[in-house]
Amino acid sequence: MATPRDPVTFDPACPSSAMPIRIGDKWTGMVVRCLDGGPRRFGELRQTLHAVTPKVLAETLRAMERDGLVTRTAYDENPPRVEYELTPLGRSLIGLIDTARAWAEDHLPHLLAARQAALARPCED
Amino acid sequence: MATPRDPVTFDPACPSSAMPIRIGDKWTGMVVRCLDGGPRRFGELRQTLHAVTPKVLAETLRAMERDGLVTRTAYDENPPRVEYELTPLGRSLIGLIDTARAWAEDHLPHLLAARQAALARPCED
DNA sequence: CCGTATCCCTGACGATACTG
DNA sequence: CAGTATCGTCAGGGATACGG
Repeated sequence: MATPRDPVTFDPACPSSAMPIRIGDKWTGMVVRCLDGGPRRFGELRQTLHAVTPKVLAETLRAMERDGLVTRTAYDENPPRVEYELTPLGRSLIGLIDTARAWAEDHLPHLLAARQAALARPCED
Repeated sequence: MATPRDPVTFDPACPSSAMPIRIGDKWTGMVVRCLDGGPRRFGELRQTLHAVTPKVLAETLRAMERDGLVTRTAYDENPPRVEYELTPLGRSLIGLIDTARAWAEDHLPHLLAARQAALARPCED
């Protein structure tokens, strides 16, 4: 799991996908964490969330804008430049995400082990 | 949103469905909260979660059992009796759920208002 | 009472290609 | 650069009915 301000990109194959907690849709939580460090451009978000297609990222951002979690600012330049930034409401999710991350660090390995054990033991002798 | 030990049934139409946080699948969080008060039978869970079909509840419980969140105990009686109980791992989610509930009380109305405003203003003058 | 079996529908998600 | 358009897939979830 990448940490908030890591230059490291988010890995969609990371075990956090097994998290029993979801913030909004699949990418919402990661977008919040990307934007925690300040405003970001569409392309920057895409690079950080390297597995997300532009369509899905656009959908995610539009939904977040609708819910008042981010603001979208388009600068009338050429080439075009658009920046997304967390609103106070969006920032209010950070604490919750941190709590979820703390839970994951403490308990996710336990859950994963239980799941693995269940897979290895579908037919007990 | 019903409180954990309310005799009140969970209302699937309650605004918590708009929560940007999900614990596992749709019903997992509610099951955890139902079981917080102690072991419950399949039928008791169904009554509390009055909108869930037996198929979906069974799926949810099997997934939770696989992940080590609940234990299933079948008593060899007639009529049959089966009880579900939280494991320590399952109980560890309660704190996270409470945190999410606290976020909801503080911020969900805000989010809902933003969403409503966005609906009312798709075409600004 | 405690589930399972079927069927179906919708919405999330992704691949690919194209545009202002 | 910042998206949109189109198409397809797949799993979650529900209705209904039946079984041990």
